[in-house]
Amino acid sequence: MKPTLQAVADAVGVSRSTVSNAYSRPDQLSPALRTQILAAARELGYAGPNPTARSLRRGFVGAIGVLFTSQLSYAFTDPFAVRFLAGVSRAAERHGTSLLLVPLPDDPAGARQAVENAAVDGFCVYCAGDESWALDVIGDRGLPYVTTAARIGAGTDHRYVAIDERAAARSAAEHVAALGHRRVAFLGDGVLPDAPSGPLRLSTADEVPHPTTRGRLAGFQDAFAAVGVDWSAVTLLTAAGNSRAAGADAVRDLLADDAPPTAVLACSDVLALGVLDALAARDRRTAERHPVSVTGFDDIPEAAEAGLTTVRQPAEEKGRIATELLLEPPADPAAGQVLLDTELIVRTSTRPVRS
Amino acid sequence: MKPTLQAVADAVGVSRSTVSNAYSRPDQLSPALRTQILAAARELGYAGPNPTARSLRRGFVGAIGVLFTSQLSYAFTDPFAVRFLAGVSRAAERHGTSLLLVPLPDDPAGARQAVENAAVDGFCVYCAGDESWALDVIGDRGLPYVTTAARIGAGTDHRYVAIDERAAARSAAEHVAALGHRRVAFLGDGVLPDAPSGPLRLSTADEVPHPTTRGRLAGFQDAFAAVGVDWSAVTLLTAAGNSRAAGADAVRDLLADDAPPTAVLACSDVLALGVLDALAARDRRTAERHPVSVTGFDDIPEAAEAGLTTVRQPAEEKGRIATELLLEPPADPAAGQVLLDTELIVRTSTRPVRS
DNA sequence: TTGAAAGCGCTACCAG
DNA sequence: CTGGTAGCGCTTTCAA
Repeated sequence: MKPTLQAVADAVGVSRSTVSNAYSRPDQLSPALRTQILAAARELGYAGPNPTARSLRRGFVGAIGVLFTSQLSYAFTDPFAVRFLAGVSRAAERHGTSLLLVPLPDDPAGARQAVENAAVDGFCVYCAGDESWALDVIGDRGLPYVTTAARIGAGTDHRYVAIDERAAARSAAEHVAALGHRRVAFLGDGVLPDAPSGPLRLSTADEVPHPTTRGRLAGFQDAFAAVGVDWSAVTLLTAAGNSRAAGADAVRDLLADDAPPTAVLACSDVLALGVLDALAARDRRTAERHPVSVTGFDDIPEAAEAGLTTVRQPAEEKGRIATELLLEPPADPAAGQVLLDTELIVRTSTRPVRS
Repeated sequence: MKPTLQAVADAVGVSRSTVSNAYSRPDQLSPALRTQILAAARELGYAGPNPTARSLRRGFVGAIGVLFTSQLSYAFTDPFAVRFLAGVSRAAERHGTSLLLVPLPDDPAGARQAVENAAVDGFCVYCAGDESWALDVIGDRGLPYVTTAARIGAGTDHRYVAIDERAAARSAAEHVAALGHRRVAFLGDGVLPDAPSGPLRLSTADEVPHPTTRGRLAGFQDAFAAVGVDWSAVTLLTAAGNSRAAGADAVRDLLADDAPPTAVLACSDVLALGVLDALAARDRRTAERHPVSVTGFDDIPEAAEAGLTTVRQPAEEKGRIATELLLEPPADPAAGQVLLDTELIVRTSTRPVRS
């Protein structure tokens, strides 16, 4: 139906190679012939070589896959993920590479297939949970990949761009501890896979499966342990998702206590903003009696407006560097393992504890 | 190097077809054989059929292209575009379809090529300027597409999901006019392609090339013409981009006038927020002497916090419906032309003009 | 239930 | 500068 390269060749009376050259290697034929071929193509309604056939032949696609372990549509809901994507797309557009966003079905077999079937030259994996299965599939396919977290047990050639989660979290916790807070709560998303929203008991941060959350909780713990606050004395909260509403839900009951914590340290800004929402929803008397300091993580744009004290990590740069690492692998493997700086941004959501 | 389906077939001692069936049509061979084949594949490090080869053979890719006429990385900067993408991805993930985000180079020939080379089954075109060239290319390729604006001159089978830009804009302008405002300014992004940021003269809205902006300006004009304000009496402003900063830049000089407009109607929330920024940056005396009402367009999340009066259009639904229209074309062509409702959201940024 | 044959549409090599 | 040849890796009738 649709004309093929062959049809154009026949129409002009040349061979397929020549038509192919007209498109892909203009220097391989006379300008006149090329013009003639292109004209015939337009005539026939031939819109250029079939991309799939070309990719098969060339063994190269011109697209990289972007993998979010969570729901794809969720990625567009999370400001941090969106800024990460902005960075990815900036690097991609500089390289003329397309981005294939691959939605992963909930069932593991389907998710595996989705990764197997993606026609791409490599993957940029946004780590948001357990993605090791995906990395295995990608490895089996012989494709390169870059992640946003160091993969434990991976070789020195594993490329990633990450932050020191633990140290970053510690910086926030030290700030809060220095303000005198001792009765505190840590809030993370999905701290344990199936735990319901709210308080949770854990004997150590090591039990947390999600590496990012684990690192951050451990960092919080480090700082408070250093000032004599035992792990058993902190309230550990888990939210049912990384959203403002989930953050608010997770702390609501705790805030109604007679002696609520004087500070809540959250594993993301989105959760922290939810805590602020819950705080703002209290009646005036309770609010005055029990001021609560809050810290977040990421420093998304909304954090500034809300006056949220948080740990800034460069979202867009993370995406951009990850993509560059994928598209132009550094000769030196060490240069493929990037640790980005973080910075504690102190705003108004943290205040000295009332003595 | 990488094992192929053939290698697996050889290893097991069956034909390629059988291995193929093991992956694509499990019901076509005995479970025992299938298990054996899959085991051999794992053994050899075969990660399943090559997606590109499969696509070529099947004539189907399993991905749709998403086209932004502007910079791809810009799309992640615009809250409205992000929410649109969220809707697109929601529909795509329900269909198990991937999303190919295609960056378009600045030069027309390169952009054309990018569209020609995208390995997809169809396109979802986010209209943000002049995309007719892209629609032509897509049409030549014989691929289906959906746009976010009615294409003038297209047949009745052209699928789109849009809003009535003019009527929507009129609703905002009528509200402002009803508040008594008569000395007003209209602010759009790139009203004329090469005009510098700031005031601009135009004899009619019809001269604006960008259809969305044209429609909105015409709507503003409709409402004010109805209350006796002539087009020549309104200040027309153009911004150098759809960003907060560009919006602020565009109005800054005008606000320093002795008799600035009492209201600014912007073509997007982002621009309107920039106007609010510029307004907030004035000294107290000027601000008190010259209050300025502002309206936006889209109702992005930030608009609510800023108290911006705006016209709401359902961003996510727009993306979702567009994608569904592409993925499951309605039998009735009329059902493929969707006009979404808009709603005027009155907040605090518009007040009666001081008499 | 299995296998042989016939391409999908294109590009790269190499000889002319 | 041009054209023939030989696949890229897979799926799909169709016949056995």
